[in-house]
Amino acid sequence: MRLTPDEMRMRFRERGLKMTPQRAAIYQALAGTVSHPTAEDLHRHVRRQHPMISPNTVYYTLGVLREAGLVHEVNYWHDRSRFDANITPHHHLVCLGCRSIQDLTDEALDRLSVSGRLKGGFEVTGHRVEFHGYCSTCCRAGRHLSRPDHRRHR
Amino acid sequence: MRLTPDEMRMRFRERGLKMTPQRAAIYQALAGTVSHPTAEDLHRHVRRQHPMISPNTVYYTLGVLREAGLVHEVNYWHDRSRFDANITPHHHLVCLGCRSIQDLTDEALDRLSVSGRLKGGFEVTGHRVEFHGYCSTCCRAGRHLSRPDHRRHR
DNA sequence: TCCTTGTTAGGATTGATTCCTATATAGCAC
DNA sequence: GTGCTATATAGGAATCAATCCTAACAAGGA
Ligand SMILES: [Mn+2]
Ligand SMILES: [Mn+2]
Ligand SMILES: [Zn+2]
Ligand SMILES: [Zn+2]
Repeated sequence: MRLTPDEMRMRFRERGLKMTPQRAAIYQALAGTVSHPTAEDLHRHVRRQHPMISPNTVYYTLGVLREAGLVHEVNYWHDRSRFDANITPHHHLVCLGCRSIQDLTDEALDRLSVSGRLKGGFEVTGHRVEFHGYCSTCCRAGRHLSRPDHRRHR
Repeated sequence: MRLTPDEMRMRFRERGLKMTPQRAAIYQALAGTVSHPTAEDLHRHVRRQHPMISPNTVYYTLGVLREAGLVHEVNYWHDRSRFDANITPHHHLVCLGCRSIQDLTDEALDRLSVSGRLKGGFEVTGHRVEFHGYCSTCCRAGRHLSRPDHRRHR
């Protein structure tokens, strides 16, 4: 969802982050989509308002936002990182056909835990469930009938 | 676990894969560990028996095994892919301290499903749960007390 | 308004992975 | 076993997302 300038200013301030036009644009762009874009996607989008912004600034800013806990990085595919401004607990539907990632909010999944102490001293701090399959678009295109394409896509 | 030559031969044959000493060594190495090694780890290991084996062969072979469904690729960290010869349904404990990945077998987690049709036509073919936290070694080292280090490690 | 410190742009660099290709060899048919 | 063909291997070159480096800049606090 779209953030007001004040809301954004507050989120940055309470984490001790400087506010700059580039940062605001990057964070706003990420908060305004549900598509889990790549750094390159964000650069392309933000460039419309800031034609001189460098890819480097996008990478650097995403790193800062990630370390501040304002964005999450998701790595379902090896080729490149994708980002998510939705930091509430949620899970993902990952399409094997088109590589899209959809949010899935499900209270029951949020409450999962490891059964017993079988985990041998591992201290759990969080978890995430990833469902793979085919999105409605790919189903319609018949891509769910063929074997998933495991080739790389650099 | 360790595979007999016959067992391995059979797994390759029934998927129409040629059997070569390099392939056998790579697959054996992967099947014989629970550590989810990288391609480079496997190359280093296999090189003891096949000093001339190239990294390229390891990458190529892992791709072939993956496409044949004999190994899985896991991408919890963006820096590099890690591989898994355990293709039975299971989940993972991912340590934020040392980046180790442990298997977690749990029947209840295997039975998860998406509640209702909220998923908007998404056809689920599988799922995996990833628990993050700190392994016993990292806990003892006190690494679970500091904030997780989100910096990259290229 | 001034200062300090973190940010930006852009160029160089890194490094895991992929591409290319000549040679070698597994698996199959005879 | 011999020969044939398709595929595998080695090694060198190339790719490209991401990081490093650095000089100029600009928030935000004093
Ligand atoms: Mn999400
Ligand atoms: Mn595993
Ligand atoms: Zn799709
Ligand atoms: Zn650990």
